[in-house]
Amino acid sequence: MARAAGVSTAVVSYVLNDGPRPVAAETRRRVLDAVEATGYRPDGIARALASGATHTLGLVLPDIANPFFAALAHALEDEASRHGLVFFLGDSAEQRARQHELIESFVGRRVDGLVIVGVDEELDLSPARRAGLPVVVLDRILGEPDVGAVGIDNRAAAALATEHLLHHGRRRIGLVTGPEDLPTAAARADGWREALTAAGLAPAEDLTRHSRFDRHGGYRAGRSLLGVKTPPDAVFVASEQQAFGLLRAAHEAGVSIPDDVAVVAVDGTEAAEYSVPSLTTVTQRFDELAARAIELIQHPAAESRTAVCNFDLVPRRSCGCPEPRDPEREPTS
Amino acid sequence: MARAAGVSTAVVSYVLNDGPRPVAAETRRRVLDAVEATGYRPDGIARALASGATHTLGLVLPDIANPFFAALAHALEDEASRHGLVFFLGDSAEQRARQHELIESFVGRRVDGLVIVGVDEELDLSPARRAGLPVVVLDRILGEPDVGAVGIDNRAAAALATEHLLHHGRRRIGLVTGPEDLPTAAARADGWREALTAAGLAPAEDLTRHSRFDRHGGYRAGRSLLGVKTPPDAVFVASEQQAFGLLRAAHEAGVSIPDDVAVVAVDGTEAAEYSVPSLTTVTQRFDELAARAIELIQHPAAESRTAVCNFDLVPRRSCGCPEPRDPEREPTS
DNA sequence: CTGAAAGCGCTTACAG
DNA sequence: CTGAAAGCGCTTACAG
Repeated sequence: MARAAGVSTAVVSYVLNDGPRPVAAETRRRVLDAVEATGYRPDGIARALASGATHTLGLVLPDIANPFFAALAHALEDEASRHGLVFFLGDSAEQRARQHELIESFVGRRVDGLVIVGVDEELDLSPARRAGLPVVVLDRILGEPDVGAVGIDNRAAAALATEHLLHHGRRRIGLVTGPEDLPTAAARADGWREALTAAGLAPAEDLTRHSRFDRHGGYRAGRSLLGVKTPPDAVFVASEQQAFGLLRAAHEAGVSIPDDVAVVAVDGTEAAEYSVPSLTTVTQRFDELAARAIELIQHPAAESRTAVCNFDLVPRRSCGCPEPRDPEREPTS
Repeated sequence: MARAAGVSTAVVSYVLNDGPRPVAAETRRRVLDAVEATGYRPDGIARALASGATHTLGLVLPDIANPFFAALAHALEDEASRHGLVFFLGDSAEQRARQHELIESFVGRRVDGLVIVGVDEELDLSPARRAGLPVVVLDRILGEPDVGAVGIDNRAAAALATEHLLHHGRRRIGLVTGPEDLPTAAARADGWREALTAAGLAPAEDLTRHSRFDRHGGYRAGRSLLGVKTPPDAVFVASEQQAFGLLRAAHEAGVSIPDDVAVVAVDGTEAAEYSVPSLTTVTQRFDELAARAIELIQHPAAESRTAVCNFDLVPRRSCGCPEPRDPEREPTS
């Protein structure tokens, strides 16, 4: 390539990278023409080795097939692409050992940073720390020092969801949340308690269920919760996937949602608009989560290592609100 | 590191890679000890530059937030990890331009191969071809020469689904499939026609709808199809996501599934078990698709460049079969 | 069995 | 403004 343009490789580099040295317009032309003519593409690996930056990030998720994480991945990929970054996809399959392998693998591949949703509170970041890599933990905020954290105020989100159930006149409000050892699950449970207490009600601890943050977990919890002698008249469900499982359990048990039991969940992927009944959710802003995550990776020295993102209550049918007539969905016949 | 062990870098390399030269047991010990002591991890980038292999693949999907593609990504990541490979995540957002950028980006990063689900039939693989990279096209099989292709027999899968509807005594069977220019959508439509014709029925072309392969597409198609003067008594839906949209449209229109209209779809993610009613699907075997894809990447010179995978009819409620009593789901109380 | 050295394809001070 | 050269951290023939 350099010879094709009759210049040194240094100049080719200067032209293609716009620096760090200036290049005469005439020379630049010649290089660009030669690039065009030869179809030359710089080798990203050599570039990475020489420059020290791979422009690559590692993404570690408990399960990419979980629609919530898939939505997160979608938003992250989109945001990363705006910055010329690309993600390695890591699916830890909810396993600590696999998660650790992924982190080591990504560090070994010299990523510029790591974005992680940990499988539980035991997150060993030592390989990243040794390499001096910026790390951002998503969704499940952990107490690690000098690690970026991006998420919503889980307690507030859960309280908002529970208050909405209260506004619908429900008083016997149950709880389905995630595993006890997950801070996110605990925080959402706390929000439920807080809203009830603020309303002068005693949280019915016999109406609480812990299960995995997936459909099957919600299904099991739903069967159990709806089968008690005096069932709840509403349930706050800590994740959308669990809520879908609970919807199914209710259907099988002949329990009508929302007539018998009103439901509000947290998360908010597109699927919530299409379930039967449609699911009222406190929706996380995936774009915002992604933007903050990339920001913290690129500016690890930022004043604050923590970004608390916004959320929105999106009323649909499962809480007792009318089925939304989405103008985009409704044919304007 | 080499100095820590008192050997040359060559020997360190031989030990860590088990070759290509033998190393004395005693020397090996010393190297391994030094690795342990210093916490040395080889630089993957330097290794890649020197060896020519990055052990990295590129994955290009139309939308990772679509549960079908997410399930595919999950299976691919799992299979890749067994081979010491890791995927770059590329989300083309259903856009040709973005798709092309991703392919160029991955080729520039010197991936060892590319796995792609194209957004449409216009798939420009020239950057990969120039680099001599093996490419596997998934799901939407295209007519490219010397490109690997992995998928199911779409016509047969659609015919199987339609036959099941016929077995339930349905005769007025509609069709919802994907965009006309997608071969996958066309093949599944052909299977529907074939099954009807084989049963001595004339495919009702006024009962066919084309829409995007997502929930909203299925919703629109469902509204339109269920709103005709003489609605169908069954619908074959070419994708699970569209089927969820149609389920919702039916619910809004007061049409009972399966009593008024029976539904069978193709794809089969876990979500089909939990919808209300549960969705009968012709399920693709994601593990098999993933295994064949990685195989074709690693052995591009294989006798056959095409792998046709198996599928299974999984009867659930939407076709009129009884709601499955899943032993894993059913508490054995 | 092991070491010295070239080479992978770039980037980046250093001279000029 | 441009070229010659070192260097990024490995792998791999080549000698010995």
